[in-house]
Amino acid sequence: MTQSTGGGRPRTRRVTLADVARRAGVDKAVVSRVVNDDPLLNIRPETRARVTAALKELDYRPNVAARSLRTARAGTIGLFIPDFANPVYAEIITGAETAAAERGCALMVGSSTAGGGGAQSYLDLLGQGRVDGLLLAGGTIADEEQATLADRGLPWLFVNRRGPEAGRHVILDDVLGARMAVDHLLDLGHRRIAHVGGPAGADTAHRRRDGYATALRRVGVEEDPRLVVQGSYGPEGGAQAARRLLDDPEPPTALFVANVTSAIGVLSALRARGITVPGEMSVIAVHDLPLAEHLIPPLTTVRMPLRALGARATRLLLSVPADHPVEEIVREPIELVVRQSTARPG
Amino acid sequence: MTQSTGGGRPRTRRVTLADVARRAGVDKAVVSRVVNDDPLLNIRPETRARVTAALKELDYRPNVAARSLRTARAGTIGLFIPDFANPVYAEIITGAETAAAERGCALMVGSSTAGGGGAQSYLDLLGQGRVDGLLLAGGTIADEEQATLADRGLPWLFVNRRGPEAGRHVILDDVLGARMAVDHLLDLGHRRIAHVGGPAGADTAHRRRDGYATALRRVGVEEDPRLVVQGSYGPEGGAQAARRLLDDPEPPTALFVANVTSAIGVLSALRARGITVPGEMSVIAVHDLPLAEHLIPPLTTVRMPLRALGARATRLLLSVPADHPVEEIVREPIELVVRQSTARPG
DNA sequence: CTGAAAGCGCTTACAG
DNA sequence: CTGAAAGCGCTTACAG
Repeated sequence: MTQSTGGGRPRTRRVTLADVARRAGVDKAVVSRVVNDDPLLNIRPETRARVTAALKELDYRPNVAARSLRTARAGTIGLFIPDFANPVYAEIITGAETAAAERGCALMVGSSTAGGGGAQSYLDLLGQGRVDGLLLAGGTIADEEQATLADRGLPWLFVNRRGPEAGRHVILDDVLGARMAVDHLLDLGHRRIAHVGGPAGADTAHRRRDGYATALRRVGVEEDPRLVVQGSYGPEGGAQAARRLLDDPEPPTALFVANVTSAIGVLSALRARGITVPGEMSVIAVHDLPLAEHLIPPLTTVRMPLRALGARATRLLLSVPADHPVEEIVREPIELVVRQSTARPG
Repeated sequence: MTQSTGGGRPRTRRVTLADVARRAGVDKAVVSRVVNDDPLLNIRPETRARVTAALKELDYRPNVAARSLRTARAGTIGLFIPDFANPVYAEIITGAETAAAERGCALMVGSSTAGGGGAQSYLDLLGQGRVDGLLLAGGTIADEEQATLADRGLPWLFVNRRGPEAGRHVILDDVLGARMAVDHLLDLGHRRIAHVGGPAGADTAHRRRDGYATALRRVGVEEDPRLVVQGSYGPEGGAQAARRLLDDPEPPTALFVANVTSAIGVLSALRARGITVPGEMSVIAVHDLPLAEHLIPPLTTVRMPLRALGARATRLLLSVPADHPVEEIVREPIELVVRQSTARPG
């Protein structure tokens, strides 16, 4: 039907199973089984050789639409992230891409904000059979949407956040990561340690704040509510939070920042106020990115296993039935990366 | 066939056109035409109402696999970027997502590096009919691969880079952007201006270097080859390049950096050497990101219309036949964003 | 104004 | 050991 493009140049017609079968002198069912490595196929070596040769000569590639229609599987999973500009998600994507490729699956990455569709768009993907499962990283999702997801009977998983209720998520040990950061400050001798937290709705922000509180409690330091300021996961929120903390009559000597992106703003705000780091203020943040080493001063961070998170989530999505609960904390090591933004209190 | 998931919970069977047709008491051909807004369809209002109602009641969603198989169109375009961690691409993605959604198209974003597949993976996408067209942003592609792309007769486009030969690309006016940056430094009175360039293979790096040379030539400043250093599009490459320039017996008074990410490293290297910005050295970079404002000092940049680039590329991909040449420079305004990293020479 | 039918390219039980 | 056939869910000329 479509022998040529609109532009006129003849398009090489798609090679189908039937073409290969004709060339190899077998039925297309045989070719299909060869292509899919059917273990039940008992084929004479010379026949297989003919098929393999024809496959190669014609450069056959299965039509995914036909295959999906027949098998009711798309061979694709979707990953939705709130923002492509946040490099933290880049690591998760990389992990997911690798794991999906291992399983012969394509990964479709989308952002929940852009594209106009918003929250509805990924539900559509599932409904249309475009993907076999959905990974939802960050962002927010209404209870109603979650119910719809469950109804469809297709697998989906929250990544790096817990859902409003049901247990289908895989997360990192943010409590531990936060504790490691605060412990580092405590070990250096700091006692008046403030927390530049994440945004109100974020599940990770909540858990990191928990870790902060736990670490202080363990050494008998009483938490001062004035020292906990809600920020955002961006530079601007970090800068605002830092300015607020500096206005305190009894300012802290160290800051535990919930996110490295936020720390960029924290450092710039401190600098604007003429406060030296780490001389007058120590700063540590969650997540290690390549740029952390090039901030001024080079930033001490806690490196979280983001890539492992993406990979693990993908594997669970592809292996655990849609109606089974999944509540996993990725246990890959969390690492303290000491650079030059932390020191003993002046 | 698949009435229940592996886990046992009954899955609500997919609603098909036949289901809707039965409920509305019409043929499925009619439903199909209603769903697709067939302008040739002449239908009695009450019939249409029945169909519309059935559609809604059953929450019908067309199966994309069946539709693709029938129409030989995937309704999806692919966008390949070299690295998800580079926020510059985030802007391009956002533009592409929006434009694709406008056309009722899904966007499949992938990275050419990860996933193991490498350069071959997007060729597979085309071959399998998974996408109707391909946007290739950055990265490198062999001549042979380009030939394969052309053979397939499917549309593809280089984004933000030109191909090895044939004219199928949409790019920004990097020459102008670079000239604007260097002109700003010249206007401030600088004459010994160095260039921290991009990586050797990058087409954008080449064009920005051209703009640098042109700007100098225009005011009669002779270019000193020692002041042009090849970097990378990352902090580390920027830091190395900056150190090299500082070792020059006759160091520059200003740096034009090919990329904002690279500039992060430049600023950190200058600081490590105790050189003040902008007091002893002015710094300006291409691309404006939110973090530019929070660098130390806040970085003067040239903002390029990256989002418009993504959108324009998507629209061209979907409208220009595969065998027509496309060579477009996006003409949206380029903007100089003056912050605190540039000043008159000390 | 609406319906019947063919067919897109696969996979998979089943027959021989 | 290999082939014939049915059918996944759509769309689209065509018939009436």
